[in-house]
Amino acid sequence: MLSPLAEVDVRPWSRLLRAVADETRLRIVALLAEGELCVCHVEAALALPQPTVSRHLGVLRAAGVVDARRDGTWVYYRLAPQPRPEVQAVLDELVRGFVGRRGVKSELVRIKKRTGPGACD
Amino acid sequence: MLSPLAEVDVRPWSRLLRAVADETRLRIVALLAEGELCVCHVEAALALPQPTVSRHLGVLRAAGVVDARRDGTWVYYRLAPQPRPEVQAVLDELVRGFVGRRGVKSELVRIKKRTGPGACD
DNA sequence: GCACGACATGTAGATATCCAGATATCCGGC
DNA sequence: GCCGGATATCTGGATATCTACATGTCGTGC
Repeated sequence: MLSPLAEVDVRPWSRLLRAVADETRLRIVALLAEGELCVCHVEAALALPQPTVSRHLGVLRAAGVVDARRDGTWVYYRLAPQPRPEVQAVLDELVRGFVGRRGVKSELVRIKKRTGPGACD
Repeated sequence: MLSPLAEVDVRPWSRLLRAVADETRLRIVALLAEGELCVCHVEAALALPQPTVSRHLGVLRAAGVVDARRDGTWVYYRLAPQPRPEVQAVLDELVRGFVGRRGVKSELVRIKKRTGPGACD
């Protein structure tokens, strides 16, 4: 026996939680809770430079929190369904803490409108 | 309007998630899910030096994840009830991901036994 | 009041993370 | 094949985090 509690592998949980613990990435999760968005939408919503958004999305994707779908020039991101139900439950509760609070949905609609339907410029 | 999504304050969530995202602190949460423990128990369970354990417990306490109760020489820690139900729900689901998995409970009992009932030496 | 044990805190070094700017890749249209 | 827009990756520097060791504090018993 190397170390007590070795049989409970917390590393996957740590990876997941570290991925969503960042403030910017939490905002991204809150946005994607309303539906899929392409990078430029997130960029506009958060008012951050594109490489920064892309990097954060990359971290979330590496952690399995989001999925990416390519549509021509654009890449659409959405919350990824979790294979492990315990993980899904945690993310569900986390998202529930954001969704329904005033601001998120309307702000998203506004940004989508401002940037045009299905496009980014 | 300073920044979109400003009305959704993710900072408290970020603080909470950063606190529990660390592997060692996740292990501590898993331990405390079974009941309160004093520092020396956690120290023995995780096989880490005392200052390290104390520091991690301090981080968890600062984030409101755990409460501390002093009993003579010993300080007992336990998972803190969360005033905000959304936060409680997330932590509940997180803990549920650990509890019931083989090893945690029996390991805890073993450590408590080995260190004696109510004492640490 | 002194000594000892349990716990907390200060300090320093190694490591990881975040951000901004420049650059690279990938795709669609010509 | 070339160009332009959308996205990804590389680079550097600033900042935060983790750990270990030493030291400080608090409470108990003599």
